[in-house]
Amino acid sequence: MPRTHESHALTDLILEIFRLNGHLLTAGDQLMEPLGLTSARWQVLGAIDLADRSLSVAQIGRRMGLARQSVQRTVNDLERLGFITLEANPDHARARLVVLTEKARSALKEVDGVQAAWSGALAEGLSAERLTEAAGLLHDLTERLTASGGRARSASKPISMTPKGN
Amino acid sequence: MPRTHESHALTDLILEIFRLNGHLLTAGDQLMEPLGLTSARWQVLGAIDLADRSLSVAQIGRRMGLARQSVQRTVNDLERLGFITLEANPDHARARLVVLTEKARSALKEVDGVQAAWSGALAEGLSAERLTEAAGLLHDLTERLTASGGRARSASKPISMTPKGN
DNA sequence: GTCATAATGACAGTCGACTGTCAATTAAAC
DNA sequence: GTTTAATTGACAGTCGACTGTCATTATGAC
Repeated sequence: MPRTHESHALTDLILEIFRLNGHLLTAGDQLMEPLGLTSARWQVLGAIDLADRSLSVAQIGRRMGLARQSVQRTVNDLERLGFITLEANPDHARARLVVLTEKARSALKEVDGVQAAWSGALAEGLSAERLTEAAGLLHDLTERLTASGGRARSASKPISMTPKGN
Repeated sequence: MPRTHESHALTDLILEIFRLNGHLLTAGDQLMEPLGLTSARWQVLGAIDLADRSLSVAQIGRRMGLARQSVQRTVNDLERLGFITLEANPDHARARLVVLTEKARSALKEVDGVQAAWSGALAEGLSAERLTEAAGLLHDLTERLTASGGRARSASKPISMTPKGN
């Protein structure tokens, strides 16, 4: 199988994705470090906030495309840090509900402002059209991968950005 | 700070990057699972192969943009699995050289063929121009992030693709 | 040549993802 | 109403990245 032009271009693109992904993760962590949050922790809080009600660990996992075991670990950390409490679930004796504390709500508000400023600065001077076109291409690639392939290790590795927007 | 159009478009793009990154990692791992390799292991072998000589653990780390401790861990695994041997380094009493075994060389050859077929199939029907344009945009974003920001968690998370090409 | 500094491997520990397994619980089938 | 299947939390273990620290070894300055 000879390498086509497209194949080469795709390989380059993939390398850029890996590189940028790493930098974005780092940037996200730095953005909320002062608040005592990490990307993973923030994602969990965001999922609950977005749902507008309390959720069980397994529900959060499904919404985020993660294994429930991964979420469990993060939830344990968040409870220890006072961002959430675990309350009785009338619908399920074992599956307690993860509830945001006031500390979590104010942290989320804080992050939202910081993230808006950050993404605005990073996007400055770039045309919305180019950004959208690139996003569309990546979306296509994801579809091709998931269509032919099997389940992914993680449905998404979304981190820092947009707890609500999406 | 009001959210601009660009800011929104960027946020969408970022989410696509996280998603696709996860899928690509999975695909890469699946691609070389039959050979007993993982993305991280393959990367280390690829770095040595590309250098065309034996390298110390720290040298590999620098070339891959990883902490030498991460490489050390992988190298230990690779030695246990018979993909590499650690040989005396005339230039440094402690820093032994990581040397590829025949097993590693044949595995690398195998992966190269499989990866070519895989990326060819994934790229089919996509224009090289679109791919290149997107790669350029991501490259710009990486530059903006690294210019203003500090060091990244990992200079690159390259995995599966192109041990040699690059 | 000696001495301070940098590089190196090794070790311990953190973080975030995963898989697999188990017992308890809920829900569904019959 | 029982029995079976699916869901759930908890626990143990793997993998890949990170940081920090230590003693050893090279290297450079003087």
